[in-house]
This record gives sequence, structure tokens and C-alpha cells, in this order.
Amino acid sequence: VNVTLLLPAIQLRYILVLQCTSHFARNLSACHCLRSPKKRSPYVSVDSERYSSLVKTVMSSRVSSRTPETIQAEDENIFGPVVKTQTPSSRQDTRVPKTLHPFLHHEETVDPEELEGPGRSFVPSVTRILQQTLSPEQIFYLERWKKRMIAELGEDGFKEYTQNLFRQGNVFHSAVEDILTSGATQQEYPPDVQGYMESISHVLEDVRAVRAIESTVQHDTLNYLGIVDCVAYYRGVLCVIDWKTSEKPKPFLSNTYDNPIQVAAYAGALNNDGNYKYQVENGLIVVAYKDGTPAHAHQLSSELMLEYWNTWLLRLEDFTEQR
DNA sequence: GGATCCTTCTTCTTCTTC
Repeated sequence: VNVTLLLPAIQLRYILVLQCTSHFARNLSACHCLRSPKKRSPYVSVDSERYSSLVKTVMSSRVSSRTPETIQAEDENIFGPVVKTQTPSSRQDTRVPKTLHPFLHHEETVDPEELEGPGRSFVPSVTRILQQTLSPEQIFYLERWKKRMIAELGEDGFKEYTQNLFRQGNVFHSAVEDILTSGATQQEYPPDVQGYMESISHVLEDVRAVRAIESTVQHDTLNYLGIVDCVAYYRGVLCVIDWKTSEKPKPFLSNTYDNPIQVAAYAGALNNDGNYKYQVENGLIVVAYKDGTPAHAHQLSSELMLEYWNTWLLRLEDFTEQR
């Protein structure tokens, strides 16, 4: 863009916007600099409502000419060839599930005993299915990340790092479970989760009438099961809630990868599980941060849930096909 | 009581100048 040709006022705008875009991608404190020169904690004071569309376009569109192919070529020079060669192809947007299963439960209930025939077939879980049906692109970036981490931390260091992440996630989950079941607003937590709990405190204020916690749900007709984090009312709407810990900020739903599909899968199972007598059409993904930064809460409307439900059906199809 | 399963996370780029 030839900025010099623009009028001074517009010119200033452009510079500001360009600065915002380049900084936003990695640090959300960007637009904060427009209002105050002082540095406070990152992305607390961002007017996210105002800039959300800007940030969204910046973060969702691929600007770079680098593709998985070119990156892989570069990496091969640095790390050597990848053992399992991928040919990344974008997942088809227009695909439709072969059989459209209802998201909501329809009247006639299927007796669970009836389904558990003598074969007692294997029932895969939501996470297993999602993990085994990742797109080639997802696999590529995950492998690249892992390779880089191992290069930096070593095999053992990496193992320790991931174990620590899992441990924190687990401790956080049980802390949330405790506070939601006891109802008490205790202030003291293990030091590991103190920040996370602080992070979600503003979300917890809007959570009422918990219906289920860490409950196993199984779809009566589709062959899968899972464990739902939480079913409760969030701002007056009954939701399947998924609590997440994250090192990086995830201000947009698109930053949460397959999490929305996971939530839709749980809701669909719940709605078609004879053990549960209610229907849940909405979802909520809460991303908590260790430093206590306010968590991002992503609401999933019933329309959105239906979209992700269809995506889930596709993944389920892929999974059964590959077996 | 032991074994197995589920879940817990991890990806999405750039290198220009104040």
C-alpha cells in the first residue's frame, strides 16, 4: 500500500490499523497502545467488542504465501525428512454426512439392553475418534510443533512438559468440580490452579443449576461415548460446558480447534442417552489462563451446535470407514 | 481387585520500523 498518496488523516488511520494487525496476532494488548502508553497486563484492557471483527479477519485468513508444503520443505532442510509423508489437502467444505442423524432425541426410546447384544461391541470415545480423524494439515502442524519442542527440550524434557500440562488440566478440572458441587466460594486452591480459578471466576458467576458433572454419556444409536465436563445453565441457557486450560490466549472460537466439535458430540450423545431426561442444545467453551487473565467464554448457539454436529457426523464416518 | 478406558494438552507466521 502506498500510504504516502493518502490524505494525512486517512494515513494515520492506516498506520494505526496496520500496527494493530501485526501485533494482534501474537499479543492482544495491541490496541491498548492507542489509548494509554502505560503497559499493564496483556489483553485485559482490550476493547475486544470494538476490534473483534478486525482481529477475526486477521487471525482467520491466511496471508502468507507459505503453505504446509513449503514449510515442510524448509523443515526437511533443518530437521531431515519427515518419517510419514503427508500431502496436506484442505478438508472439503461441501461434504455432507451420508446418513443424517438427529441431534435431538426423537420420541421412541431405545432400550439400552436391546442394543447391548451378545457381541458387546467396542465403543470408541469422542476424543479417540477426534484424534484419529485429524486432517492431514492438523497432523502436520502438530508434528512440527512436537518436533520443535523436542529439539528444544529433549525427549525427557518434552515428556515432562506434557505430563505437567496434563496434570495441571486435571487438577484444574477437579477444582472446578469441587466448587460447583460444594457451591462454596472458597478462595484457597493449590498454587497450580489458583490463577486458573481466578481466570474463570467471572464465568462461574453466570453458571447456575448444575445438572451434571464429569458424567459419562453414550449415544443410544451411534456407537460412541464420552465424559461431559459439566451441564449447567449459563446466563439462563442450558449448556454443555467444557473447561479448558491454555498457555496461549484463545479469544476466538476458531482458536479452539476441534473443541466445538467435541462439545457438539457430547451434547448429541447426552440428548440420545436414555439415562438423561433432558435435552441440551447449546454449548460453552471456557478457556482459562494460568496468570489469572479473565477466561474466554465461547458460547455455541443451537444453530452453531447443529453445524458442528454435522461436522462430528463426518468425523464419525471417517473413523468407522478407516476401521 | 485388576485391567482398561476416558480425559487432561499440543497446531493455524512474521522478522519490515519506530
